[in-house]
Amino acid sequence: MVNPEVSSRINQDIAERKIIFILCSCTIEYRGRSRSNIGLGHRLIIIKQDTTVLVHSVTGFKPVNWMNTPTETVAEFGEELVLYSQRTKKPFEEMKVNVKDILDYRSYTSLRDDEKLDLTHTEKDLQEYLAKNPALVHPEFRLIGTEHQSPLGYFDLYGKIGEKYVVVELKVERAGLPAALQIKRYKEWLQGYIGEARGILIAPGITPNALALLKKDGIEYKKMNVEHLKIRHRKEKTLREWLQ
Amino acid sequence: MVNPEVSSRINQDIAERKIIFILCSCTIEYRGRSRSNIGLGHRLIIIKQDTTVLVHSVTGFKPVNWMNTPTETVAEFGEELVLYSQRTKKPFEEMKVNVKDILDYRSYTSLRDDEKLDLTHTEKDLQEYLAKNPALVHPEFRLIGTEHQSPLGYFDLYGKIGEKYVVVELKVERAGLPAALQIKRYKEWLQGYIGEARGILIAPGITPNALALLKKDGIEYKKMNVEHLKIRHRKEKTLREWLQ
DNA sequence: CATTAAATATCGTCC
DNA sequence: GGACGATGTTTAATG
Repeated sequence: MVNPEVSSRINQDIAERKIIFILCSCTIEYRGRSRSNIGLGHRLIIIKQDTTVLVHSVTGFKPVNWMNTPTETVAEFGEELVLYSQRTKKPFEEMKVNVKDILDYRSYTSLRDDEKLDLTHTEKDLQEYLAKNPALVHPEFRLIGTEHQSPLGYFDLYGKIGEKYVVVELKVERAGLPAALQIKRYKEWLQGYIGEARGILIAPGITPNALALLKKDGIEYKKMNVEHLKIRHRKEKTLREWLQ
Repeated sequence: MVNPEVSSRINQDIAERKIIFILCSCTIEYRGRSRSNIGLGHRLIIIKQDTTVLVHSVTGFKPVNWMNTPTETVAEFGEELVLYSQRTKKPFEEMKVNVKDILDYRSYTSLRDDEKLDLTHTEKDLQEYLAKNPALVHPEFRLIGTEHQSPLGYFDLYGKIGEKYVVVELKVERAGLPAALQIKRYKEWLQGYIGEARGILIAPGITPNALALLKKDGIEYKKMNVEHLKIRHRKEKTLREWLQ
């Protein structure tokens, strides 16, 4: 059963922008970009400082339901405790959590996390690295630009080999059909726009279907793994540059 | 400071597949598909029954770091408490959480959630609905099949209007350039394969660029919003069918 | 503010 | 188990 004292405390805690953890059994209804229902089960509700609401089940990476910031959440205590959340900007979304039983309720005022995640070895890092080391793309590759805009999208790398223009598409994971179709489009557009052109797909791996499509269209595939490249964490890099 | 008693208890709780919540300040290192570091801040660590590990900060939808199932996590208590997680299948991934201070530690044995999320008004629902109501696509549309396979991907709906073959692409959100290029490719392939063909893009909205591209290629756009369709929750539907 | 594309994407489904 | 595409994707960058 839900303790009435707890339920009255929730709205206070929400108003004070406390971070709130509620371990409970509940049912959930959602309606917005799609609709969902789920029956009774044990879940952890987290209301974060930025109004994000997460409802996590006992397994899985994704919350079973959630509301993104900015959201307004209110607790109502009638027959049972109900948490009602509504998105305060478009698109309209709402979530109702019917709480049957609270196993644990906790709220905190002064939790702080001012650190930013320093993430590297992403596609952006690979792009920057190859822009600085164009010979890794091809011994004769001369860079013209990165994120070069075309009507069909952005070329990761753009340059020349001899007299031919070259578009390069990068993937840090195994390339599939979508990546192959992307570079195919780019190369076709480039050929229509500028004459003969080359396309190079760089990835640590490729699916058979994707490779077949590249072969058919004369697009080159080059195996490269971002993991092995000497990319420093940005913070280290900043620090080193600062110290010089 | 970290209580040594707590740290010795963690491995026991992990071994017993308890669900574990640790509210703490910590730093985190991750290395695997990419790499990341983050400095000291307050975070909630969740170790779920399926070995999923989530580390949530005080804001945001996404965990600041995480490990997907299947993962093996061990707690080591040296100078400080360290949680080390390693993925037990490919790709290799590892995460180290250096815990400085535990604000709350909780573990539970008997939390259960056997319910499945009943999600509707997705693209799949729209596809099924239009397969049953082909006249909504076009008054004379006759369905041949759904998820019809081509070398370039799957056609959401495939059929005929008069003597012409028709490929239909569905989006439940506003269609952009990628969606327009997708239906364009499909129509082009169909024309090369079978002769004259039509393409129809169905979506609740479309970006100007995408619409321009469709016009240029003679592809039709039909505005439709899955929200307004009479799609029942699957559970209701099953129940009704069961009762008949 | 809208558009665009990456993501440690995750997740389900189909082959 | 691999491949493929949707996702209530979320998030960040960019014009």
